[in-house]
Amino acid sequence: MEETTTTIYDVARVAGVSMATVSRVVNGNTNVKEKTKNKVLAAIKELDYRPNAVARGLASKRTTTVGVVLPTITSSYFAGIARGVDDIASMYNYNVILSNSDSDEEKELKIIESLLSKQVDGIVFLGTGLSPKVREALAGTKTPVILAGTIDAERELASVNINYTKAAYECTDLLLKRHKKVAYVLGSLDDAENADRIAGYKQALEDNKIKFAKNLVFEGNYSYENGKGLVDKIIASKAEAAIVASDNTAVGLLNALLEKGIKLPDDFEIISGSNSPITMYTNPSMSSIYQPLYDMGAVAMRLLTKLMLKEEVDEEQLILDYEFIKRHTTK
Amino acid sequence: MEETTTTIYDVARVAGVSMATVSRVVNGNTNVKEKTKNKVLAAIKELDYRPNAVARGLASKRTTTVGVVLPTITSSYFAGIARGVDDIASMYNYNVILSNSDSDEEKELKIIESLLSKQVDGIVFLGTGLSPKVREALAGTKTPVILAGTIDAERELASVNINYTKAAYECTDLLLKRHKKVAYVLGSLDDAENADRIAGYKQALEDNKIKFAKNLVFEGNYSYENGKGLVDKIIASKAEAAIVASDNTAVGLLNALLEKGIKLPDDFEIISGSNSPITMYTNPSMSSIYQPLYDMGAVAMRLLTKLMLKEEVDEEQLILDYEFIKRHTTK
DNA sequence: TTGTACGCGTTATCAA
DNA sequence: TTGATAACGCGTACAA
Repeated sequence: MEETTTTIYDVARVAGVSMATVSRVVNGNTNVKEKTKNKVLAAIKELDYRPNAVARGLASKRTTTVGVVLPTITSSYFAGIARGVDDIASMYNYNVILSNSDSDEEKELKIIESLLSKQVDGIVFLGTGLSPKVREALAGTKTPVILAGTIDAERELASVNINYTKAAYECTDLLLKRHKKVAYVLGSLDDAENADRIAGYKQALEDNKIKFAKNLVFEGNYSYENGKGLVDKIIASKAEAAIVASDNTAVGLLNALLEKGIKLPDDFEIISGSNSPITMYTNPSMSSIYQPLYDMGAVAMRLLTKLMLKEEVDEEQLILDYEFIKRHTTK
Repeated sequence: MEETTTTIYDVARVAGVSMATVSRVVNGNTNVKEKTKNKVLAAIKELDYRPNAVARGLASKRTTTVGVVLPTITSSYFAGIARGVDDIASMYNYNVILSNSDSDEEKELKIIESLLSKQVDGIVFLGTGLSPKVREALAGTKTPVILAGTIDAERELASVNINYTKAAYECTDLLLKRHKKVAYVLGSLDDAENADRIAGYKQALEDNKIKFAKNLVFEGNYSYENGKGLVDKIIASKAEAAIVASDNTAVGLLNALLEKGIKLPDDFEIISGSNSPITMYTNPSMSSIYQPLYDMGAVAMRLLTKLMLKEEVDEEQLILDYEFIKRHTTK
């Protein structure tokens, strides 16, 4: 029961050395005689001494804390990335300050401000899109920053992503082998990530000599309800298949189609965008693009450690491999 | 582009006042003349000054940071609670250090140690069970601690939960109206939460004059695969219905039953334990106990703010209401 | 190999 | 209403 905080001075006194020596022992400095070291260690144990990371942070200007800002941790997509970040962070002895932004620009800015005032050593930013203001806030600091699962249209900030354009191309191409009308359901086209997707979609259309039809592109909000509500429009569009960026939306659409008596994959095909667990649980199970969420987070955090330690980094724009997982909403 | 950090001294110099005055303005102390205040504010804006929270933390012994330790953020259950915590935390201007423990005792202890060294003002602990050592680590600190969705068998640590015993009783009772053999699938019985569940289960059996059968209780690990793998044993047990604490496990069981050609709810009934989104997405959709995850987190964090500010608290063991949501895996 | 002394950027106490 | 000045607990030259 720690009545009053025990400091490095208390340890020094008990061990009969100076506080500098205690500091050396605590920080693993090798220039300490074995015998002295043991005395210090004993004193530390006896007093149940625990270094004060705040004081340490002030003196060393390093907090061993990184900030993670993301739309919401309740999304399996962002949670997957966050988990990867945290594992690598803790491996390198960093703590993670996690903050939910709801993709709200003001919240994002406020969080970034707060993280910087807490003197985090680095920031991992996940968003649905990257507004100019947020981009500026992120780019205008000395604190290392890395985007994960988030595209910087300027391609300047360090980032870890998959190639959304290529993935969209591949899915579209696959479905165009069997259908003329393939719908694409995604988030706001203002977000670079979705712009990339549409670029791949259009390229595939072109390569398959099919004209782009605007009414086959559906901008949404990634929610289950979004998918449910889309079913009539999808049917009206005469689409025979759909690529749906959000798994939740895909499941909503799937269930709504099933309710209408439309059979998958015979009457309609769906490919969803991020292979979260629910894609396996649906009936029929959902064909999906597997994004290595955990790895994206892990790689991002690993890269961030290098940036924080000012190590040489040859490439700051990392692209990880995705994979098409065939299940039962495609033939 | 902040070349060198600008401190409170810089602001004082530019504003032509002492640093003490700047500190007062920054901290909203009212004893500052309006005119002086404006000068300071102008200087702050001009220099783009941002208070250093680390220095502030050292001087004030408050970090406005709380720690959250949970098994894994990729679980929608814990993510739901964590989201509630974060919202209230940010409302009260706290940041949240989030750490995944994988329910591993050693990791839990290490995280707690790390949080304490970071001088967090409080800790929210979520676990699957609470080991004696962890309990001791939590109880033996002056830092306020609160459990969320986690039972302290000693009923001493502050906590926010639902009444698992009552919920289990209600579900069991409901199913016993139609069946003689009701299975219960949950996590380790060593965890207080599951002990509570079984207590309710047994009470309901007793009230319905049905003998407890050990082979109807299945201890598992909350995973989807757990549910899938259980199907043969469940069938062998002759159970006609099951209560499944974990939604993932419930869905696994559901899908495995469907594959065997067993129809729900006609041939078998299931009630799952935490009403995560997937319970709505399955086919048939899953009847479930709704646990107010977000509220549990929010209430826990609210209570924690009171503990941290040493406000009067009349009750530290909070119980929130759950709800039975009838969908299509029960009649 | 060890110790002294200063600085990190605030808060807070005490005078003025 | 304002200003000096002493903590806060530690890292780290620099000296010994």
